[in-house]
Amino acid sequence: MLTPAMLPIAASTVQDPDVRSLMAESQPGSVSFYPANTTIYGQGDITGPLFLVEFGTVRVCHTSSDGRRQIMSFCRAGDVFGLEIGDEHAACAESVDGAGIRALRAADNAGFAQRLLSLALRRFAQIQNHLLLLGRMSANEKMASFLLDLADQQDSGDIINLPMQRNDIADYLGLSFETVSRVLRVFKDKSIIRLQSVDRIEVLDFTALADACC
Amino acid sequence: MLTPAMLPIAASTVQDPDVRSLMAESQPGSVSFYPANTTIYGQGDITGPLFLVEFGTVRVCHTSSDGRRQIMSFCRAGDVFGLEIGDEHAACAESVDGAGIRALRAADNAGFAQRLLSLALRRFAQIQNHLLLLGRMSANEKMASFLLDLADQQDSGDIINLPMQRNDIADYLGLSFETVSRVLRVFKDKSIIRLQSVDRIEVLDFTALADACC
DNA sequence: CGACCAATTGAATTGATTCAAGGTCCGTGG
DNA sequence: CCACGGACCTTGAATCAATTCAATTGGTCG
Repeated sequence: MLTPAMLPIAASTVQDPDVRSLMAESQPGSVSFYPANTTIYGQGDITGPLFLVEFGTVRVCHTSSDGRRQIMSFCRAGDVFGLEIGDEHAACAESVDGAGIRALRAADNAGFAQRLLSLALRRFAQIQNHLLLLGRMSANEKMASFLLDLADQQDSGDIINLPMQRNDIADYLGLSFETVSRVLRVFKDKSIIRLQSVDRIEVLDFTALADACC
Repeated sequence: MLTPAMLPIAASTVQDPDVRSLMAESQPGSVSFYPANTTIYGQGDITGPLFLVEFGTVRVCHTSSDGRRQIMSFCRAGDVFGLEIGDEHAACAESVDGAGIRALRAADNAGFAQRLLSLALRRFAQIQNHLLLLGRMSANEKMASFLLDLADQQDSGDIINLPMQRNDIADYLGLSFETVSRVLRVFKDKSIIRLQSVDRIEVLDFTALADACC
């Protein structure tokens, strides 16, 4: 496993106004590169700075004592993670693919809390949907919902990239990885999607996907 | 269904420092009483003030278009709810039993955001555990975890009060209400708990409960 | 090419749900 | 005071969705 290499400071591509002003007030460090499956911080680690994803994907997950894992969220370029209460991280963060991460030192001024609150509330809304997904959806619905989310985020037409592997998807959706595979097959058989490759899906029928969603 | 009746302003019993200072800065209204199963705000309603539970229990839930319901949290005395992003509530809030609720007008000063952030982050940690519960636990584990939570909150020795009915528990844990009933029976048969009445449980063996938990 | 890891697929199993039938509790009205 | 109705809870039996276990295929890297 490689050590994260420091990359020179580059102009960030982040668009979100909340995040931009967060950066403006937090003396952002340079971007460090985390190769696939490297830990950014671990469960139980001392709480540190915030992190901003510049490129790549990060998974934030919580593992129970007996090894069961629940992925709370996948963070993509522009997402901020690492904000937690208390002095220990309750979750861990790992790069999924190669990811470029910038650390943001928390400032102590008033506007900063406002900005953080705004971000926290946004995450909140996402998490609430995730609760509904985990608690009340079937495997097919979970998967459809996940794919639509990705398609929406990536905004690359009919093509969805899956930077994470089946196991990660499973732990995100509360399924087994075999089930993830099977559901994809079902969608394929119904001509809703086409598996261009393991990590690349073409959506043939968004309507059907939305119907399968709930 | 009764209209909420206004009760005279009474000294709040809230302990939490964050909440107390929140109150100090937000001209709290008087306590209104919401009889069992009355709506405090509905899904899609315009976002309004924050709410503080003075007594009783409130459920915050999200219902999907086809009627499936996921209860996000039960709020008890001292809990604040109603904080959401955007101008529409994504969730609804209803009293479970009779509940006394105080509205808190959000102030625009700096400290306020700080306090809200602190509360939001706390909820965050809870929700993360709930994600793990919904996504990765068996029915028995969910129930054990729920009971331990209640016992911990209520701090009334071996006795746990269940202000909510089976259906609510089910929608909180992502189960069917029949399963809730059955799991309680399993615990009873194992002499882990005793059902003093429908809404009153005596814990006979905390260790076994903790073991069943995960 | 072989080794290794990920993904797929099949078969058997199981945990939880659904459907259906009582049972309990409580308030209301005769 | 007791009978009745309704809401909630419990329990059983059948079903089903998803998991587990196992075998195979596919892709990647040295």
